Amino acid sequence: MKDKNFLDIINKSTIETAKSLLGMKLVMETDGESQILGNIVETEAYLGTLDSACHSFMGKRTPRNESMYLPAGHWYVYQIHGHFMLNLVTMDEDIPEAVLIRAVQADAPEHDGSGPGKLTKSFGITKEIDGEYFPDSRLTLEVDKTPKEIASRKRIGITCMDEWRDAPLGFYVKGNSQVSRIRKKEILDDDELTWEKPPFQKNKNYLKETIPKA
DNA sequence: ACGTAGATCGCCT
DNA sequence: GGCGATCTACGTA
Repeated sequence: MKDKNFLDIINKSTIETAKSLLGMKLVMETDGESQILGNIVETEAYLGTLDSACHSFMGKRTPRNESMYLPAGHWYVYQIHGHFMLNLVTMDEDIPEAVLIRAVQADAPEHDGSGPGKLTKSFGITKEIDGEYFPDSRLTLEVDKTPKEIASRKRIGITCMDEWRDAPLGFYVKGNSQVSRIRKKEILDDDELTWEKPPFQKNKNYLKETIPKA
């Protein structure tokens, strides 16, 4: 078990998991070295057999969505329009619910995590990890930051015509610039302002430096 | 700042 | 053979 907090991550309802994933760190292990990819800033909850926007609606089960039927903590990766989508399974075995990870605030400037297809391409995430249990996978999660404020909205790209289309099952870190399809007016000047842990906790002189002299 | 069209391809019918 | 849990470019205000 690589993450001692993993029970905190998977022992929740799907909506709780979608919210609690905000701020968590994505870490990729390559050639024995851990590389921090960034912090999750946007997720969507997909609520299983009752949810007409979910791949497992009405109990649909095919080789493509088989991983959704695994227990909480397994990765579900599928491809659409030539893009890989990264999801985390959230419930017990045979209860096919999952959270789509839609955007990440990347740690390195050469990476772009501002959309579900963009983040998998930028970080090199492929179907290779589909069905893996995240604590044992090359791609792992770690508890890190907490959002100052979580906002919700309807899910993006949903085409069903019933009440599930507009259900507020999309969650994001309010004000963060890396959230996909967000209005410019909602973005704060500095992404650090969107997290509970402000930068002065990292630098003891921050307050002295930023408070103007009388 | 919005909406829409076209690209594009693996998976399902 | 058709269809997306997308992305980009381009049209219109």
